[in-house]
Amino acid sequence: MSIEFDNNLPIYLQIMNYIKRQIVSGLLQPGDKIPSVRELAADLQINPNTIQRTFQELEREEVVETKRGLGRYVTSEESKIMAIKKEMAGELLHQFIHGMQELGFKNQDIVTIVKEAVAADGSKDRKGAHPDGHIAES
Amino acid sequence: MSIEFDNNLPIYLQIMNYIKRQIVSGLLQPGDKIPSVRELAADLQINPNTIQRTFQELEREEVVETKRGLGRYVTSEESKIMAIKKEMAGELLHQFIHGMQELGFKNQDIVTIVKEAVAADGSKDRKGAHPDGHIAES
DNA sequence: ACTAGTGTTATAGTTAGATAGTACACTAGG
DNA sequence: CCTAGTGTACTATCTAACTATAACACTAGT
Repeated sequence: MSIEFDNNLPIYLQIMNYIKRQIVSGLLQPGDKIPSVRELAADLQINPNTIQRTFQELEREEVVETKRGLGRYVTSEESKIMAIKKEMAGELLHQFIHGMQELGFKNQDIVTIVKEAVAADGSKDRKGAHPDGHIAES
Repeated sequence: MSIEFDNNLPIYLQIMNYIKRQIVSGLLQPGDKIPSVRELAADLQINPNTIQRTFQELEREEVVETKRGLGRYVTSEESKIMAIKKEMAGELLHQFIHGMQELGFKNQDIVTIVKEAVAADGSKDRKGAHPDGHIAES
């Protein structure tokens, strides 16, 4: 497990998104145990306090549940997970479209650019694209 | 002129992107004078040192040129501007597509989602894309 | 020369994020 | 009871970003 960190964004936020992506994409299923504070800290070479903050925020967003002394687990409320997925996708979409418009691209240009990018990336469009086969579709 | 700042990203980077967007979209033309350090600082309610850092970075990227005692001006090398535009668009595109893939969307889904978003936003697709020459901030 | 407007530099202080290290509290299993 | 593994809490220190304030240097116009 490893993450490419962007120096311009707080680490704890990047790890939050990393975990959320794993949940939303199905790599982590509802009820699954997530790594412990110390384990993930050692894994990512990050201070345990930073991981602790990450998990506290995830708990605040009701993405994970804590059982003291036992560990943390992915929420079992799938509706919550779907909501998070929608929220993250909506955010990505908005940032992209709005950003492209600000650069001066017209909506038709944007569609064309996405089509071309996807066409040039065809290999990832085949079935069985994900090794674990756990991509929840909407 | 005003910007909604995102607390999770350094202000000087956000202002950099703001200026670059204005240049790339044509709101600021090659050779145009850009606001002075003090003027923009007062305008955005930001410390002049922060603006100075913003402009120094823009200069380092050869987006603006400095004439000491006179002010700063948008580079007159249009090829440089086109390069920046391509770079910024490429970054937006990559973040979007890669991000959506990480959320579990397949390439076809992504195209569909963009098409739908654009369709629901038709008013901005008409010709004469820059009505007043105003590019909204976010 | 003077002035206004510009870029430039410097010092000091504040805050958020991250680190290092330690200690305490809870739970399951032997 | 004891231990290993878990979450939690606290203090101290460091750094980047930002602020506040001041001073200096250059240029054009008068």
